[in-house]
Order: sequence, then C-alpha cells, then structure tokens
Amino acid sequence: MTGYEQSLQSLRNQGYRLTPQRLLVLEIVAEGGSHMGVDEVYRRARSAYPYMDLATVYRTLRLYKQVGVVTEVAIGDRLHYELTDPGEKHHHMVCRACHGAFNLSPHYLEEFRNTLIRDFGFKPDLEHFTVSGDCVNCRAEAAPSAGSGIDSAINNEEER
Amino acid sequence: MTGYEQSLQSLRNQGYRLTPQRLLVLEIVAEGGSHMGVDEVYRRARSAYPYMDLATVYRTLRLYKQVGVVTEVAIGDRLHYELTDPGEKHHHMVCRACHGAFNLSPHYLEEFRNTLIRDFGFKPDLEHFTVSGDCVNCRAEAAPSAGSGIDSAINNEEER
DNA sequence: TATGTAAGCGCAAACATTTGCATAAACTGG
DNA sequence: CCAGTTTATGCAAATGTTTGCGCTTACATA
Repeated sequence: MTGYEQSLQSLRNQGYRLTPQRLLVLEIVAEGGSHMGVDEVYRRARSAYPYMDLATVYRTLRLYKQVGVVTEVAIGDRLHYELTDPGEKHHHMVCRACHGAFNLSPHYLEEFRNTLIRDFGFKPDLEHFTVSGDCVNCRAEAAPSAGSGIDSAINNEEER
Repeated sequence: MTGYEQSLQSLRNQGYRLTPQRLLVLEIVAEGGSHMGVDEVYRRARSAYPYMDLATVYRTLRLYKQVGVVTEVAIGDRLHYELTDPGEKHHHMVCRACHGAFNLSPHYLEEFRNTLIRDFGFKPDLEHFTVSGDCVNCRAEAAPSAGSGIDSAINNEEER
C-alpha cells in the first residue's frame, strides 16, 4: 500500500469524506515533490477542475496537516506543504536569506522535548517544527572571504 | 538609564527618527507589562492620539522587533509584543489550550543551537523563539483524573 | 532659526487566509 | 438503488496584516 493510499484510508477511517477536491489536492501535493505553496496547489487544481475554490484548497490543506498527511513549512512567511513521509519524518531548517529548506531529523529535537516535559510539565508540539536561520552557503557568502557559489533552489538537502 | 531610554538611544543611533507615534507605541508596550496584542496597542495609542493609524502600529512594532526593542510572541496565531528585557532575555512556551505564556530561559536552547551549527553549519535564529504545546494545567484537566487548579504563571489577557 | 531632504505618516487598496451561509454531494441504512 | 442526514463546497464577505503613494515632519546643516 502506497503512502497515498494509506492517507486515503486514514481519512476515511476518521470519518472524513473523500471528495474529488480532496483527492485532487492530495494528488497534487504528492506529485509536486518538494514543498509547494498554496497558490501553486490552487493553480494546478483549477487547471484540472475549474470550479476549485481557493478556500477549499486552504481548508483541505489544513485538514491534511491536522491528520498528518501533509507537513506544513513556513518558507519566507508563506505556507508551503509537502507530503508527510511516514517512514522518514523530518523537520525543517529554512534559510532566511536564500529560502532554501533543509531537512532535520527528529532526533535533534527529542532531547529538547524531554527537557521541557521534565522541567515544566510542558509538552511541546514539535510535529511541525521549523527553525529559521542562516544556512552554510549564505553564511559563507556573507563572510569577508570568497563566497562559495553553490546555488540554493528550494530543495531538500540530506540529513544526518 | 532605564531600558526605555536605552531603547530610544539605540533607535537614534541607528538613524531612525523619533516620532511621537514611535514614542507613544514604545511607552504603551513598556507600560503594558505583559504581552500585548496589536489591537490593544492600537486602541491605547488612538486614545492618546486619535490620528494614529493601524498601519503605523504594525510598522512600528515590526521595527522595534527588528532592532530588538520588543519581542514578538505568537499567541494563538495572533502576534503579541512585550518589551525586551535586556538583562533577562527569555523565550516563550505558549499553551495551545489556555493560551497561557510561560517563560523559557535561553539556556534551554543553547545546546540545540550549538548542535545545528556543528552538524550543519546552520545558524538558527532563535531570538524570537516560541514553542507551542500543552501546559501542565491543561494536560491535567484533559487527563481522566482530577485537574489541578493552578492558574497560568503569566497572564492571558483577553482581546476583542 | 531657517531650510532641504529623506524618512515616516495616514489613507486606501492589496494581500494572504479564514469564516458564515446556502447549496450540493458523500456516505449511511433501508 | 433511493432517500435522509450530515459534511464539504463555492461564493462572498470578514479578518489580520502589509504595501504604494502623496503629503508631512524630524532631523542635519547652515
């Protein structure tokens, strides 16, 4: 069973209806590959089904995020979405200079989570955690010495 | 020299102009005590100076955040601000159930920051870091057993 | 103190996102 | 396969926030 079919199953099980709009959005996000902006999803959806409404896209993505089918990533203050990979969950580091998104393995957050629970009884929601900051490349370019030159499309780098 | 005067000095030094609107907003945030919503700032500002514009409030708070005079906290998806206390910097844990805000000492993030720098060369911006999650009280209430009665450490003011 | 210039302001319109409501369609159970 | 219930959709309007633009004003200089 693919992750795609698993998602549908999971939705049905939770009592959500499988509408053509929802299937379409899921398909688009699944095929889109990397993080996709809301308006990109909307544009593609409408080209397949012209009555598609922007509100529906927002509602659907919100639902998918809530049930864990997609992961929300804030890139340069806009919301982007990608299919949640059930085997390889990860968080994101987003560079505020180049807007590149890098994956971060969850184990980096485990300790932090445990500390908050232990010291404060506060159970953090780190499911959709994203850190912003400056990535290696952009830090190198900003530095007085020569810049690296590696260009950063919005793409996934590997994690450790 | 108070933190307030220090802020003004710092603004002037960076070439920003000291307008009555800016002074007013600073004063309001400084006296407001805890995290204040944009709306609240606007209302108070306008009662002192009826021409005050909402856009100006937003712009001013954004500027203050940028230069570090105020700290932005997202509380239940609205933006709130408090004067940055230069001696006692702290981050926030915000409960998604009761919207209570709890302070978090920066040392909890130091290790996380260092790890990201070491492993990825990624320098995270944790200046305005806020974690959301479930606080002790709300977790207790949600649990099958009896709930505690402790009220949230900091205040949750109501808006609207 | 008077003056020039750029930064900041108020206003209105744009923007991204959410919501209320009436209609339409997905899922029961017969 | 049909009708009933209930959820989701489309549309429009509301929300919170940002932006473009012409006018005003703070500040540096004389």
